[in-house]
Amino acid sequence: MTVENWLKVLSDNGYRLTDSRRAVVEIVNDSSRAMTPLEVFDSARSSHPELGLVTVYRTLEKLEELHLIQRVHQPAGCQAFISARQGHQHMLLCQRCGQVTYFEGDDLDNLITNIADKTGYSIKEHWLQLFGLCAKCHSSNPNQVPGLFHS
Amino acid sequence: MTVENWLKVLSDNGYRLTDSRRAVVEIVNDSSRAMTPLEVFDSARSSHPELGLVTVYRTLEKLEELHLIQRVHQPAGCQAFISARQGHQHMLLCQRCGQVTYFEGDDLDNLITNIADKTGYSIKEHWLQLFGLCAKCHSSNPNQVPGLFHS
DNA sequence: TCTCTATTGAAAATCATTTTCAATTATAGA
DNA sequence: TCTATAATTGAAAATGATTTTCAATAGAGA
Ligand SMILES: [Mn+2]
Ligand SMILES: [Mn+2]
Ligand SMILES: [Zn+2]
Ligand SMILES: [Zn+2]
Repeated sequence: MTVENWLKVLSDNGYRLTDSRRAVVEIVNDSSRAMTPLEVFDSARSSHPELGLVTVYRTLEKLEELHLIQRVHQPAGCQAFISARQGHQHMLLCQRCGQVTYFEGDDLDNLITNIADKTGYSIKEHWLQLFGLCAKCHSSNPNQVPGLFHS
Repeated sequence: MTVENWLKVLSDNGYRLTDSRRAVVEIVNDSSRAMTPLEVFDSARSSHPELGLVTVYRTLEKLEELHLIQRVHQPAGCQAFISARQGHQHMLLCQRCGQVTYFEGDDLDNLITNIADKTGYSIKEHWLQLFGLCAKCHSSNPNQVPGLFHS
């Protein structure tokens, strides 16, 4: 989804298009890493110095509500957001550079049926996330201890 | 693991056994739901009224460090802790009552190999969590909208 | 252009968590 | 058992993140 798509969704849902929102949308839409509100703020201020952190929070809230972005849970914290994909998707996160790569084609049906049988639960949803090193980070220094995450 | 086991681990690691710690350990060890520091505090105070919330935070911190408990990530928040299992385990959470059930025997090797090939990532870890209704909650009212979680 | 109301950023408020600190207490050793 | 000592405690203060308040501003439809 492009910046223009996001702006159209905001507009179609009755939200006004302002410079502040455009600045936030441009940064978040473009990022392949999950960003915290403060990171978005710092980055967006280079093109829009009068932007307030409060507006970043408010814009991220709306983008999340419209399913344009989603919160990313990581060992080091769960405040960061990344551009969302449509439908059921999972992500793969680089423990060194933070790069997020979506993948599909997970086949958990057997696993889920088994667990449902064993436990008696009726299973409605699942979360699957993979962590590792992206090709670039892996080749640059495969043994370095990751710095982005604890534990 | 019993309360006594946990206390022994604390003691073996040079931590003193105090009434405050015992109160926290008893509550958390016994719970089959993930509990926030405030929930632990409220619950532990019935048997130990002079307990401070700070001590709950400090005790949970030590229990986590010793791998006796682990943080649980949920759509509604990521501040709750539950008794941990040894080794690689995953959990299944009831969206109505919060009950946590561990399961093993996930077979993600094929999936992970596929994704590694497709993406070029070197995959080190994974998170898998299932959400649904436990047998009890499902039979009592299978269609009710879950109240514990948002989104 | 004009009007109306959503949106803005600053400041204040709130909420969760951490730090500080002086008093207390668990525990190792005498 | 008694003592010395350092770990631990809870209250209060500090911090940090997020939310609310509010008066000024500015999109967007008429
Ligand atoms: Mn899936
Ligand atoms: Mn697994
Ligand atoms: Zn990387
Ligand atoms: Zn249940």
